[in-house]
Formats: sequence, C-alpha cells, structure tokens
Amino acid sequence: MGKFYVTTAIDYVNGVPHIGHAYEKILTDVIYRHYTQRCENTFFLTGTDEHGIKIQKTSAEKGISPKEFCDMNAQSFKDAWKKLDIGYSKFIRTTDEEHEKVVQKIFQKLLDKGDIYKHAYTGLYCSGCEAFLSEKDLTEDGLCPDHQKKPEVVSEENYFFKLTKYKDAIIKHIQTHPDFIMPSWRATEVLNQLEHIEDISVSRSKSNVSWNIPVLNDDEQGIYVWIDALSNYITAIGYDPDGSSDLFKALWPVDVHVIGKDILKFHSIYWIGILMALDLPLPKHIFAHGWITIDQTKMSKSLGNVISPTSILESFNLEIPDPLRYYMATSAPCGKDGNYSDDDFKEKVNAHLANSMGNLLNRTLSMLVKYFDGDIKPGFLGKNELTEQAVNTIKAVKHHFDYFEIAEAGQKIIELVDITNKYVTDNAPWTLAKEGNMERCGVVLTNVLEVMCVITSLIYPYCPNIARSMSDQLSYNLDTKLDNLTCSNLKSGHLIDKENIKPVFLRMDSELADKAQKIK
RNA sequence: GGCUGAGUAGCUCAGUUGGUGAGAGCGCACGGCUCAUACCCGUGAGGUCGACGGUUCGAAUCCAUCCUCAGCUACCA
Repeated sequence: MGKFYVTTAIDYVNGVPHIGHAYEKILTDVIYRHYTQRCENTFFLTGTDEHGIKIQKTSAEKGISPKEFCDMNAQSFKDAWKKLDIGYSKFIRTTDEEHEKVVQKIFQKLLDKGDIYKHAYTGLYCSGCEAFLSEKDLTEDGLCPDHQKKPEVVSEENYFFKLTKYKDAIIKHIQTHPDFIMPSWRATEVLNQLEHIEDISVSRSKSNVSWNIPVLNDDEQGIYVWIDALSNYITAIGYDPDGSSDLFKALWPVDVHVIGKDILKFHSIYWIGILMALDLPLPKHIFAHGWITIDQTKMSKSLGNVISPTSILESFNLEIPDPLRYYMATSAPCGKDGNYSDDDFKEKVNAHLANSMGNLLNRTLSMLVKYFDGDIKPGFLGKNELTEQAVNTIKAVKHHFDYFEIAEAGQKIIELVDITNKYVTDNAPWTLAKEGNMERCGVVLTNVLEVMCVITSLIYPYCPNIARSMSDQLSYNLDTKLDNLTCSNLKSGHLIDKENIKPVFLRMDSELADKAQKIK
C-alpha cells in the first residue's frame, strides 16, 4: 500500500473537549498508527470548526471577540490531544486564512457552475439551531424541541446547493460500493434518508450571522456550515479550484473519514454531493463510530456527567495515556456504542496490559537474565513453535483494520498474549533450568521473546508508550512494517541486564481507585 | 406507523449457510506453579440463548405473532 489519508470530524469549539471527542480522536489515531505500519505515506487530519452563530453569541456573552474565544478553545483541544498522544499531521481550523480563501473559491465555483442558486423563502427560524424548522419539528406549544424557544418567522433569501441533482448518483454510489459506509448496516439508514432529500441552504444572511466566511461579491451573505466545515478535508491538504498542491494530489481521495454516527448524513450525502459537484473523487470509506456512554447513561451537560479525557488520566494518576487509549479503542465493537465506567476501565486495563502482556515480557526477560545472564545464544534461534500463531494474529489484525474493527483487532492481540502465557506455563522454563536442560530452556524463552516483538508492533497503535518501552527492552525496531513482520526479530548476543528490566505498565491498585472515587 | 440493529452465564459480549453434552474474556470460588507486576496455568459455578407458537428427525441459529432497548424515517391529527 502506498498512501493512507485519514480524518476525524472537526470539533465545534463552543465548548471544551470531552470524552466523546476524545473517543473519536483515539480511534482515528489508532487507525492512523496502524496504517503507518503498512504504508509509506500517511496523513492524519483533525481540527476545529469555528464559525456560526453559537460561537458569535457565546463569545459576545463572555465579552471577547469570536476569534479570541476560538483561539482559547481550539488550544484546549490541542492540549487534550497532546496528552492523549494523538499524533495528527495537521490541525486545521476553519478560521485559518488559507481555508477561508479556498472555501470562498469553492463556493464561487459551484455558483458559476449553477449548482448553487439563490432562493427566497419564508420560514420559522430558530437561532439556537441556526436553522429553519418545519412546523412538524416543533413541540405542541410551537417551540423548538431542542431549545424550548419559539422560532421567529423570518423571510430570507439564501443560496442553495442543488443536492437533488446528485441524489441518484449518490444512491447509486452507495449501492455499488458496499464498503463505502461502514459498518455496512448503516448504509440502509442513509439510503432511507436519501429518499427525502431536498436542496440544502448553504448561506446565511449577514444580518443574522456575522461570524462566518463571506460570500464573494455578495455583502449580504455568509457561507453556512456545510461548505465551510466539510471542505476542511480538502482545503487542509491544499485543494484549490485554481490548481491544487502536490500534497493534495498525493493524498486525495481520502481513505477514510472517521465520524460519529450523528453526522453520517452530512458526510455520506451532503459532502458527497459537494464533491461530485466539484468533480473530485469520492472518499473510499466513511466510518461511523458509536457513542461512549458513562455508566450506561448518555453523556450530556444537563445530566452533569460530562467527563473530560484528561480528568480520567489525572484521577487514576496515569502518566501515560496508553491505558485510556487501549480501553477506549477496545471497549466498543465496531460502530456500536461503548460504555465507560471506572471499574471496567481498571479491570480491563489491569488484566490485559499489566497482568497478561506486561507481566509476560517481565517474567520472560527475568528468566533470560537469571538463567543466561541476559544472553541469547545462537542455538536458541530459529525453532519457534509459536510462529504460526503469531503470523495468524498479524493477518487477523490487518484484516480487522481493513474493516476498522479496532476492538476486534485488539482482542486478537490479547489472544496471542494469552496463548504465549500458556506456552510459558506449559513448557515451564524454570523446571527445564532445574533439570539442566538449558538448551531447551533457552529455546522456549527465545520463542516467547520473538512473539513479544510481534506483540510490541501490534499493540503499538493502541499503546505507543508501552510499545516503546517493550521495544527498548527487546532491542526491537518498532519501525518494522507489518508486511515485513516475522518471528525472526532477535539476534544472538547479549540482550538485557537485570537493572534494565522494567514493568511496562503497573497495575492500577485499589487504593488509587478509591481515591478516584472520592474525587468523583 | 415503517425500516434497521439488538435482546445468550454476575458484567461485556462471540456464536459462519440450523445438528456431537451452548461458548470467550473479566469478576468470583477452589486447585496447581513459583520465572514474573499477589502474576500465570487449570477446574468449577449449571444461563428455560427476550416471550409464546410453528417448520424440522433436530433450532440460540428458519417462519409467524408479541414484548423491551437503540437508531433512522414518515403520516394522520
């Protein structure tokens, strides 16, 4: 494989990051890191969506300019991602000058083409939604169900995008590309929505909303979210109607847009329509993930159970984000909702990362030092009975990632860990050593260490810090591509000294958990 | 109302096109081991596989009806 381009949704900076935002970035980062192990040229885009009336209003309430407000919140997103080791290649903000300029050009191009037209209408406008509502959307009292406010009757002339023109083509594309929308069962949902689609309004009157990108040659209108926000996926890498960058040519079409299930409609219908209108190739995949619930309850501000990603790291006293990354990435089956609870988090992470995986490396290296002074003798190499299992796991993990089954892939890795732990117990190197069967003892330990190298590579996307610690102790090259990954990674000679053997992840003990409970 | 998905051991879930006594992980209990991060390995607890029918020699797995949950989406008022 050559290149791999992956994006997250860009987050609206009206608030600070919570665990739902983090979930998506972690998933995407795991996907991204996995593909860096398979491709030469990879790119990971994330960022923030910064225009619109909500930001205009919130910043006004705070008495600061919208830009200042955005700067502040965008930074808090960047800070959070840093703490989670989200290794994005670029962080785009829709207020970036370059983005704004290209969005204006895109708008103009569609206007010139006739795919955007002006249309006057009267409707019920809810400023909270920043959208027109139809009567049937309202409550019995005639209020907006989301904002409990009475919408105003507004007469407005806006620009509309001819989405209906592309309706049939979009339907056909979805039908003929079963892996376009993933998980595939969500495609039915989208096809259903397509039946009732209408042209979408893509501008707002400047008198209602001032914090947006102006339409060129029209002082009355500003560009609304669809063309502004969705375009980030192409403007960020240098798309330009007048001639795109080499980076864009190398990366587009995107391999996968990772998004939440709530915005699938916008990505699989609106965005696809826009791309068709721009004569650009379509995304290879759109992956809609589920939600993270907290203790089986939906996270929401009104319930007051919004959790920030970093508060989990702090309350458990974690110095590395790996456990949280691992838990997030493996707790929800592909595309479905997952749940977070403190107990479950601690349980899973202790069991998999500390007890099984970490301890396996630790016990094996300890024996190598105890029985062989940390040396691997030439005769220990090349007779690995676990090769087949390891190779099968590599295959299975790659296969799962092809379908963005991140949790399922993680499960396979831990299965290999379990198999290897059992192999150690079954072969009891400590007994072999006592019996003086040193050759066999060395072979067994080396076999395990070879598999540990494989595990190190496979776990890396989930736990980059732990993987690095493992690779250090194994003198293993973590840059090894998965296609070249075998069970022959070690060389004969001295591997490690006793003082360099370190647990890669310590159990979170009950004391810490209690402390976390108190904070909560 | 329609459509889609889901309801399987305490918890989280696997269960291809129906067929040896219904599974995994975690948790729990007991046993083993002692290299290791009180870790690992083994054994067990008996869950009417949402409900009631039906098809079949035989269904968790197919069909009908119903209940619950989640999501998408109408229509009548």
